[in-house]
Amino acid sequence: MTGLRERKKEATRVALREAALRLALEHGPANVRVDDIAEAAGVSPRTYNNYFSSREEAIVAAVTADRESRIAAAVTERLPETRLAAAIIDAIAEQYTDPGEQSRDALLLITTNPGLRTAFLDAPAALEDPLEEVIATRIGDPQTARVLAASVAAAVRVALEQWTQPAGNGLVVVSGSLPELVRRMLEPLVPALDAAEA
Amino acid sequence: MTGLRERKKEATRVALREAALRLALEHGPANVRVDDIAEAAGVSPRTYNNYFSSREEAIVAAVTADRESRIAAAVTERLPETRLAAAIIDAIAEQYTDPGEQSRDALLLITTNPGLRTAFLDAPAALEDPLEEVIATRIGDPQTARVLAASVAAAVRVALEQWTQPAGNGLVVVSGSLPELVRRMLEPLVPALDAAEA
DNA sequence: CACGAAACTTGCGCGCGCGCAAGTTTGCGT
DNA sequence: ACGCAAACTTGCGCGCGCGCAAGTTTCGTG
Repeated sequence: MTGLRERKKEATRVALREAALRLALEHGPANVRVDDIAEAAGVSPRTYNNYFSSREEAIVAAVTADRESRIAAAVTERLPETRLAAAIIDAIAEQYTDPGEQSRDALLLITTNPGLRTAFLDAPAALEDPLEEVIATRIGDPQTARVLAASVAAAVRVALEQWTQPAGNGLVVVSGSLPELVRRMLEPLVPALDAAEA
Repeated sequence: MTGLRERKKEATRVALREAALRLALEHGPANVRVDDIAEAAGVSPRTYNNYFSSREEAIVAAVTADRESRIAAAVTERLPETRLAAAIIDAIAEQYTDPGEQSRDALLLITTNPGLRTAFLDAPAALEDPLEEVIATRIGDPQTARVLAASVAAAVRVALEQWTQPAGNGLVVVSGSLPELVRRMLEPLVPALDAAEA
């Protein structure tokens, strides 16, 4: 049951992040103040900061939505019938499949602007808590669960880092699709996940 | 050979962080503005932000010094004759042994104040780059090295988190010395490090 | 030694993040 | 239906973070 309170709250959250993305695409990220976003969403600037703790956060939230919580749900879903490592890797890779379409130019915007890129790379940190919980249900020790969850989140961040970098240096370009990149970066952690599960 | 330039730079860096810590201990962290720190160190407030990117950073730097780079050095030192996992764990645990004495009250200050605590927990992120480099010399794939370095840094952060929390909840208290806690948190990653080395 | 490039410092100004206290809205029990 | 408590919004003010451009110091080179 969702009360009026929660519905309104979610509405302004959505309004804020969509306004943020639209304005950033129209005028460029540098030319958008939080006052503009707040005004476009019909709330006070102060309220903006009750929802998002930085100017960039709303913009990346528009493209990220609530991916982190969906990942946790996806892991829980496959857990009963799968090994821990496979469940985690598949679930994460799935949630990072290209939604393509409208978010293409948004992602270009993010990878271009340094501030947005940083906010984008910080997003997977939100994986830690839900992942810890779901890992803890599988293995005994909650402390081990915490470490593994943090490591998985870190690996995802590294994957996004690589994917974001246009290379440009003199070394090998990673390229490939994001889901495959995520899988490759999570691979080194498989032995640790297996060992914890045994 | 160290030029005058670098010596001066290091001098003001030290002056800033020591002033920051002293003032924070004297008046409480909330009652210290960066203007105060800058003035006490004899530089302009603007210069402060050329050295530290937040008000808290200087304070934790006073107690952390350059622990991260020393860790990297310590790992390199034992690498030839030891397995990767052991080298990393021993080196990190060593660098987190209690320097006791004067930094006792400083650490209490940090764990008390939420802002300082956050800055303190962010510190091990600086491990990633040097660790990646040293791991990459041991194993082939630089991407795997990156992931493992990030995971180790994450595990260290988790250890500091636990150590910082006064528990207070209803669950098991971790307690024990910090080096032992660090070892325990790094243990789950050993299989991953072993597998990468093989 | 002289001098030009490079590194570093500093004042200025703008926008952000957030604590606080007052006002407004929603929810819930009676 | 009423009213109170809890949740949420908002204006205000302070300090911070940082880009920019001008001034100052250090470094290498002829």
